[in-house]
Amino acid sequence: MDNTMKDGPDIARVANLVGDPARANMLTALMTGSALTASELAAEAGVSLPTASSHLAKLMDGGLLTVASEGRHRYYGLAGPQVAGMIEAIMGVAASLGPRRVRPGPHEKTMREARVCYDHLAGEHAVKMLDGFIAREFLVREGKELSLGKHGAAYFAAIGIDAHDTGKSRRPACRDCLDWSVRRSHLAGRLGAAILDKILAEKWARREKNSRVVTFSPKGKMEFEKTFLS
Amino acid sequence: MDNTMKDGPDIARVANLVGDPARANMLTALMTGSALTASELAAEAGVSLPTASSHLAKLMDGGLLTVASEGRHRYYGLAGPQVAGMIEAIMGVAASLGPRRVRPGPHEKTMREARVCYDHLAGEHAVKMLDGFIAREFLVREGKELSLGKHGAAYFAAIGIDAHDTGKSRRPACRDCLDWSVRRSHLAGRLGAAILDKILAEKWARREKNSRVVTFSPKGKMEFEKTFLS
DNA sequence: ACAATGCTTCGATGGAGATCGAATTATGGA
DNA sequence: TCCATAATTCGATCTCCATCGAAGCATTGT
Repeated sequence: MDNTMKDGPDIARVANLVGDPARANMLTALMTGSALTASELAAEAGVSLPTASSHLAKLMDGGLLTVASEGRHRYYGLAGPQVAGMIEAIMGVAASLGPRRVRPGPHEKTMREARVCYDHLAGEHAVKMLDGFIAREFLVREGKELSLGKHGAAYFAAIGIDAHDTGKSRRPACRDCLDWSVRRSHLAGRLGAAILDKILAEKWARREKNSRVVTFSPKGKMEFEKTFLS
Repeated sequence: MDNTMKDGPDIARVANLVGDPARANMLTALMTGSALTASELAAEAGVSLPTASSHLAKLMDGGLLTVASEGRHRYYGLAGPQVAGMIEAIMGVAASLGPRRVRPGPHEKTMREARVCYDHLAGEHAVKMLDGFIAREFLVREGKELSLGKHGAAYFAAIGIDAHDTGKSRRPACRDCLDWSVRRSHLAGRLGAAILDKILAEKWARREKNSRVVTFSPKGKMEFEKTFLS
């Protein structure tokens, strides 16, 4: 009755899962290796929570994701290295076909410099910032985790950020987040969010409407560098 | 205005191309490495010619295929090894998730034995047949091509198949076709088509309706073996 | 020149699924 | 116990696109 029977594994099924922009964004975000909650993935993908939940269910059903329930959070992660490898392969093809970007817009450049990644800052500025934090031992790497270094508490207190405000939440205080453009980590987690809050509150920069782009004012950029990079 | 901007290569675009069943079947068929015509791919995918043409245009536009116009045929092939690698990666994931087959139906087994591949026979029987032809020098391999061996003309004439009917057409007389299940070649091309015609005309086997499955009758199977394998 | 074959384009149709708001369930904290 | 937050389920809408028939173009062969 049903004609479309093919030999070979059901490649269309899995490719179709990756083929939706929202799901692709989620998977890309998970390529960092760390698991994310449904809310975070919804923000990453730029869709509402119900929509994200639906997509996550499909990805789970398709076997591309695993989930770990922890409290009232559900941490979704890639099902394994094989899945990650597949996504890298797809990325490779997409990149080599690459400059075929649909949006060659002005965003491309500005996004590289500074953009929002869920609730924290990403892009070149953010990468430099994290590098500086580690160089000055405000933060230290512990394997794939980040934690407060010996000079960290004093520093963050001095600039008005409570780095200890994090103990109760299950959300990690600091996470690193690898973005595709720079190939380097930047600071995520509660601390990263707090820093972005400060940047916006001080009006050193503003978010472009309906975009992830973060634009610094000339003066704001100086303040930012003085505060975080000097 | 448009919000869904993501960093990284446009993975969804290329995955979406592979995500359609018809296109996935085409790509799978092209994994043999040999280029196929639009008609052949339409048959492989189980769709009409216009539909196939539309898909091929999309795959071309997406950069996954190349095309070589040759006479009034257009031979479509994978754009390169990178694309093939990506498809293999997807196959790997799909297979490991594998026995999750949507159709666990009876087809699976019968398809392995004998099925139609465009216009010729595929499956275990077809593979054995080609093996026999080559062992008895009815056909010889020349690199990736097949051509008539020294005992071939007499043999095919004896069973009522004109193996020379092929000179004028540009379509290769014999091609080998690698199928996924058996991982071995079977006979395609004009000669392969003529043989399938004979099998059906003699009523040794019949095609299942709306399927690629070919079912041999008990007597027909004996005749088939006597004619082609003895 | 004319017919035949391979392929593409056009136009119309139908169905699948992505999306969101609202309601529901589950968990944690006061 | 009661509220707040995380996440899923439900229902409805709407857009996209796979599909095919018919017509159009291109190439080959007679």
